[in-house]
Amino acid sequence: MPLFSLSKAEKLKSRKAIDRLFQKGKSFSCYPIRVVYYIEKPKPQESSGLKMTVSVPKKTVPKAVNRNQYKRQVREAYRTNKAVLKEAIQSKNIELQLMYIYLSKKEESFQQINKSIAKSLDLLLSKIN
RNA sequence: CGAAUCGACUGUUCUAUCGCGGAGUAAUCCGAGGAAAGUCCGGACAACGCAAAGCACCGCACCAUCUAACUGAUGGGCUUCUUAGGCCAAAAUCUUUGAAGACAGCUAGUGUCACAGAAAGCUAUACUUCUCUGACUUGUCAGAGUAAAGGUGAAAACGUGUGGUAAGAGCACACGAUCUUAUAGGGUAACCUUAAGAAUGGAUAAACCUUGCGGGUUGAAAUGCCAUGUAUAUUUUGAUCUCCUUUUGGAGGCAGAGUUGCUUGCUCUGUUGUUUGUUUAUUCAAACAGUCUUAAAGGGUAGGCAGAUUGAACUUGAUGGUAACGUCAAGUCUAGAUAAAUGAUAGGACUCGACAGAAUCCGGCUUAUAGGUCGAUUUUUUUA
RNA sequence: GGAACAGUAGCAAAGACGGUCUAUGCGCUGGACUGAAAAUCCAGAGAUACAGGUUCGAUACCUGUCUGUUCCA
Repeated sequence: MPLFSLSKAEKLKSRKAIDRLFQKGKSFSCYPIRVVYYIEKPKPQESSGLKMTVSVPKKTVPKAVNRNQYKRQVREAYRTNKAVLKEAIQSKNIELQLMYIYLSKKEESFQQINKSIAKSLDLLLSKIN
């Protein structure tokens, strides 16, 4: 699998898994992003190890165009930075499930989003270890 | 030339790298809008066995055409307002410019019309007037006539003028309005022209309602199939009857369900056994189980495929029609996701980019919209 | 995606189903009481979501926007 891709297999899709994520998962925030994560172990068969999804609340961002825009930017930033976690997950044989929630009510620059995503991934790495 | 308003059309773009959804073995190709929005109308499509009748309910409402259909569009008619002109004492009628109209029926019935006013609706009423008659205290009273003038109100019992009269009044006449009737003429029709007549009988139907026409209900969270999984379990309401017959069948009744909110009709499901007591008798009764069914409280799944994108489709040309739109020919395949696909970085171009993101699909309407192009109207200044 | 309903002072919440503008409570402003304040009493201001239409007259009737709530596997 290429290093900088983000295909369907790496997205969290099941409704049950998302329900479990919110019930059992832990969370922290680094503005303008809030991260909810859950460590599933041992890793299920045919899993890539990392699963993520993005959410932008309809209450804070009322227009669909803007919601799509923010989701794409978060996804893009995650795609470019996620290589940090790859090794740790494969060595420990776990599946990490992530939910990113966009908190800000107005538009943030891509540099800002990129920075906070990188920071959150560093934090996650330290928590796994 | 500038400005304003209205209408129609359009709705940034190029290169490289990394990445996303779909098709394909692969190379590669395709990948949001004019409104994708609001869900306001109309269809297609699907399910409810058929979609039956009546009532209720809802919608529409000048006419014709277009259309799959429409609360849509096009053309026409009428009414109202408006521009200019003509006539004139003035209004209306007439010609003309532009705009608007939920534009069937208050001359079918019922209701309502606050305050003010004499009176707010049927052939009314008389506050201040006006006129006549009578009385006398000579400017008041009584009786009668009248509704023109005043006053009230959003609205006052056809409008304006003339005659008439004691004073007045459609009482009469002229012009006009409204309605009814006649069909004489024109028009597919709405309607227009014409003739005759009159109990001139406000406003309101976006008040109830009446008339005509239309509508079965529910919407892709519809619906069909496959897979996984649980509880063929628990409590509870009711039915389990009669006749015919060779039968596992038929007819009726009963219980329940469905069909549209109700009724009728129609359709479907169940109506089967065992045991005990009793009796001349599978005669009667009871209990239990089974089947169908009502309700309660629970348990499980929430994955995949179809529906789903080739269509009342789009482009170009020809052609019929005033137009909406139709017909013919040739060519094209143009998102199809399912926690849901279009982004980031770097570098350019220009007028420096508005409103805004498909979710079954079409035809409209409504609302949002920077800039640009074209057309129409109004108007300022300058020149001739 | 589809459907139903609502919007009245700063907040809550009535009546009025077309008649000239509306009760009440909490809150706000001013005054009285007090040495000062609280409580109490008196007085006052302030509203029919927005835009258009029907009507003599609309909070109510009709149409279109905006906002909010609820329901449907």
